[in-house]
This record gives sequence, C-alpha cells and structure tokens, in this order.
Amino acid sequence: MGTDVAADLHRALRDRGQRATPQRLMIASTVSSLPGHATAEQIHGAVAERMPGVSLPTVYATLELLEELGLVRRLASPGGSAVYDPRTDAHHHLVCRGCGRIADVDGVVDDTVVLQAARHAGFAPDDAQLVVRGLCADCRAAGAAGAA
Amino acid sequence: MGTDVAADLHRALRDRGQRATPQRLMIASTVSSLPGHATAEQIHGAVAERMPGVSLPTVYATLELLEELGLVRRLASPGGSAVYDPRTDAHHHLVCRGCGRIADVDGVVDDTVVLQAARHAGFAPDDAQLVVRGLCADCRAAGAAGAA
DNA sequence: CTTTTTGCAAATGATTTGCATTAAC
DNA sequence: GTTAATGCAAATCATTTGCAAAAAG
Repeated sequence: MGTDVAADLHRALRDRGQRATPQRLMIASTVSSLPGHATAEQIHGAVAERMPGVSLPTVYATLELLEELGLVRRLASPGGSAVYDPRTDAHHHLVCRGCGRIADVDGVVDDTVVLQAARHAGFAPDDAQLVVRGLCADCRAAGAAGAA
Repeated sequence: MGTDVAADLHRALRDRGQRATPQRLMIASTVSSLPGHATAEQIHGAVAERMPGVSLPTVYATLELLEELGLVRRLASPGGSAVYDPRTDAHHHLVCRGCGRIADVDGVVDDTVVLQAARHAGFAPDDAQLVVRGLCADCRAAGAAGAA
C-alpha cells in the first residue's frame, strides 16, 4: 500500500476532516506522474489537459496542501518561479547557473557533523539535501561554442 | 590582500571595463559588513543610512553584479524575497519551515559521491551546500507553547 | 443542511525595464 | 567627449486573497 497517490491523499484528507475533491485528486495524480520538476503553471497546464476548467489558484492551494502532507517538495528556484518535485525520498539537486534548471542526483552524503551542529544551535532538522551549483551539460556546450 | 571588499570590487570592475561608482563601492562594503543574511530591501535601507538617495534598482543591479563576481551569494527564500549572504566560503544553511529564516551552519560534509554522480551526468559543479530544513529554536518554542 | 472548496477577478509584493539625466573614465 | 550607470516611474510576473456560487460529507 501507499503506491496510489490519489488514494493516499483521499485517506490523508479524511483524517484531517478535509474534502477529497476531484480537482485535488487530479492535481495529486498529475504531480506524481511528472517526469521531473514543474512549475505551478506547468502543472496547471498538465491538469487542464485531463480536466479543463481547474483554476490556477486551486492548483496553488492544492500544491501547498500536498507539500504539507509531504507528498510534494517545493523548491525555490533562484530568479524564477518555484518548482515542485514529485520525489519525496532523500535525494539531491543540481542547479544550473546558466539556465536555472534543477535536476535530481542520487548518492549518499555524510551530513552528520552539520546535523549535529544544527541541533546544537537549537534547530530541529527534518531533512537535508545537497544543492550543487554549476553548469549543466547543455549550458557547457553552449558556453564552449560561444567561447570558440 | 583580498580583505578590502571595496578595493577588490574596484579591481574586478576595472578588469571588466566597468565603472567603480560610489554607489557600487558603498553597496559592496555594506553587504560585506552585514552580520548575516539580508534582503535587497534591507540592504537598501542599510546603504541609505550612509548614502541617502541610492535607488532600489541600483541595489538590485549591484547585488547581481556582486553575485557574478562571487562576492555575495543569493539565496532563494521559500515564499519570500531572496536573501543575500555575505559569506562566500563553504558553509551550509538551516531553513526554518516555521518562519522561513535562514541561518548559517558550519561543518564538513562528505559530498564526493554526489559530486561524482553530478560530473557523470555532464554537470560541472562549482560548489555544493547542504540545505537543512526543519524548525528553528524560536519556532519550536512557539509551537510547543501553542500545542499545550 | 452545513461547511469547505472552487473559480473568478482583483490585489499584492518582489524584481525588472525603459528612458532621460548624470557621472566615470 | 563617450559610454556606462543612475534614479525615477511604470511594467511584469508569480503568488495570494476576497467573495459569491457550487459541491462534498
């Protein structure tokens, strides 16, 4: 169990005394089927394909709800709109300083020292992710071409 | 050498054929003397104390310039305005999900596996920082009080 | 039936842009 | 003198809010 996002959401909503509307279920299933990160506007577009008429404010509200429930992760994108990540397991991010795109990376990071320091400062950590800044393959290619 | 921000900036600007205006030098020295992170608006306020009349657009433009030069780091703050970090050495961040504040933490992180994976994907890393999400001491106290 | 959620339209707030004037070099 | 940088006012864009109508439980 736990594989069907719509069912998970339905259950979670009932527990909180909130309503399982078709919009919410559709937005949740759309987000979880995303190939990668997407902006609220992109998600709105994808949802509209299967359920026209869903409003952007509803998409925003639902994404906020999904984030509270831990079903999506919102990533603040520097100089752009926020993107939502359907992956909720531990993983890390590559942020391209050229195009701004954010890609996932996997791998184990030893963060015990930093987490310890965080707790020592009175901070209660939920999770930690590594954010790697640099240039993606595309932008490297574009840059090399331009520099020639 | 390398300690005086204004001098550093002056040199960097000359190398790029750009102009060392008093506004830029003042913004740079203000930013580097910040006790911690600050928004563009806060920086504008701090600059205005010593040099009235400096405009917010100039502050934004200069912060962008300083970021390009690696003298400041811009952090996307979730659900708020961006903050600028005067520390350019390797360190990590605690992001409070309660109040949104961002604090620095020090400590060594073993990120070799992830950096290797990044390079393998064609990504050229500049630097990596750990972003720890959780609750800061203040918000934990407020939450405990509210939950009683 | 009652209360939440929706969709719409308008508001908000950070950041950027266009342009004439001013100041670096 | 030339060209880049400034300040101002207005534009832009993502995100949020107020509210009446619709729908969930």
